Amino acid sequence: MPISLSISHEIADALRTEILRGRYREGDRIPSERDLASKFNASRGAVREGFSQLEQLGLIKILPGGARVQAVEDASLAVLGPLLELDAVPDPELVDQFLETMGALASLTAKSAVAKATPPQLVQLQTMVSELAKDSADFESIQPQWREFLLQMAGIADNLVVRLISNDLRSQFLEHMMNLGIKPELKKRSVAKTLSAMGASLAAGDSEMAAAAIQAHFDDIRVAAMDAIHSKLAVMDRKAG
Amino acid sequence: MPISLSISHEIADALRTEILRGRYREGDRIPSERDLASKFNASRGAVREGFSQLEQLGLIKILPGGARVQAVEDASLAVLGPLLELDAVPDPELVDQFLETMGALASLTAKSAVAKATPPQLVQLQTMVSELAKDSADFESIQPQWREFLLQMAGIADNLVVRLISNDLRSQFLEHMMNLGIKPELKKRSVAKTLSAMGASLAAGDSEMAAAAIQAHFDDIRVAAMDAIHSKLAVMDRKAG
DNA sequence: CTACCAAATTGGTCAGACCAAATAGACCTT
DNA sequence: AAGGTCTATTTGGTCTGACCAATTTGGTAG
Repeated sequence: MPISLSISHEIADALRTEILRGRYREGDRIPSERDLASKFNASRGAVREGFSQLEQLGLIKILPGGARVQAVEDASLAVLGPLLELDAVPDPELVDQFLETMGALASLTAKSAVAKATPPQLVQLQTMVSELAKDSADFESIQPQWREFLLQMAGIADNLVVRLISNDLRSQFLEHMMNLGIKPELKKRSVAKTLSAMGASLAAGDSEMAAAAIQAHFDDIRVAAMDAIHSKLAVMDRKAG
Repeated sequence: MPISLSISHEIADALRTEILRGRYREGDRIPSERDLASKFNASRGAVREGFSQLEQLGLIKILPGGARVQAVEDASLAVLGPLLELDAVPDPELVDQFLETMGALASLTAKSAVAKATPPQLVQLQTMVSELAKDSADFESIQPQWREFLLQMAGIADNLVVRLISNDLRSQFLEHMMNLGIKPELKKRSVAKTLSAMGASLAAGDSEMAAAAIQAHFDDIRVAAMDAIHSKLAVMDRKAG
């Protein structure tokens, strides 16, 4: 978290936020480089670099005559992070979609991992599951272990496409949620059930079962996250009202 | 396919290719802006804009003292396209991973779509399935209809996260495959089976079944695509040898 | 109202300059 | 010889001001 961004990044941030907030409509022309330069008390070069970033995000299309805004739906995945940070509390629906998607990818990862794992790798995964089952105290404290477990499976599955997607999603999303203090609380019984199923699938080398187990786990998280966000929203409403 | 890219884009392309080809290792410093400027017969500004793009891709990290190369695995999803275009024929494993991932997302989309669809929407989807089943002549000719069908479901599912991911994947991948003339040939029986299952799931409003049907469809595509690529590779080997 | 043409606007690029941070290398100390 | 320190160099970040080509705009003629 750099304290001082470069001017070009600042400009890009400001414009990005404006665009995502709907300040401009699709196809609209944003102010010229020269105008923005004077507005931000910067040089044209700095503005251009900012533009360059936004173009890479798929938020604008630069062409002679003016840079035009593109629809958020047609942008790059990298806009997700900024999109979530627009408001103090992220849009619940977006969070739900995120977790739904993350679940599908994690499920796929589990399936591939179990299918491709060597016997010793399977044993290692089983060990990790056991560890997780041991002190299933609260969700947050063993979060690192869960993460480790998922990473381990990702390493075995070795799917670059999923990894790249996860890079964007994770860095832009999970950390943001953590910062907000939104911590979903899972029911111990659900977690225990998931772990049990996961252990069984590992023992049997059943990739489909593993996929289902991880899927179920993320479904649990979705429900819990929705609870957490809505209560967060309720708290903020109370303060505001 | 623009005939003449701007210089800054050309520079970005050239550097991107070099990095993806492994010309530099992770952590390496790439030549300074001034050096590259003279090498490309361009101004520093142009090089900077190119750098800006690469930084957004997550391929380099710009900081005082020099720009350093980052690992491809930690880059943004947007590098997938360039990664595939490195060679005349894309890496089969990467293609497989791509389709595997795309299948998981499409499957999720189908599940959500069926779960969220209104009765008239379900009817419309069923109609589209019937149309697909009619002239299941060859895969390529009805490709647009399939695309339409998937888009329709995506519209109903209305998952922005999946959509953004698909934007990157589709634009960078499918068109590229098409250009290469790699067309997977599906067996009619498989397709018919998929469509039948899909129709049944729509009739019953069974989202899980729909998900499974789409999953199966993509698995078919994966197998066919692998055949297509390997035969393509064989042809090229013959020419080369 | 349309078609067309010229002026103003806009992005793309270049050159040269200054600053602050980081690096590298000479130098000194131990 | 090893380690630490200080300085000169390199590097990225930014600014100014300029020129070109393509687009947009607005007015004018039909």
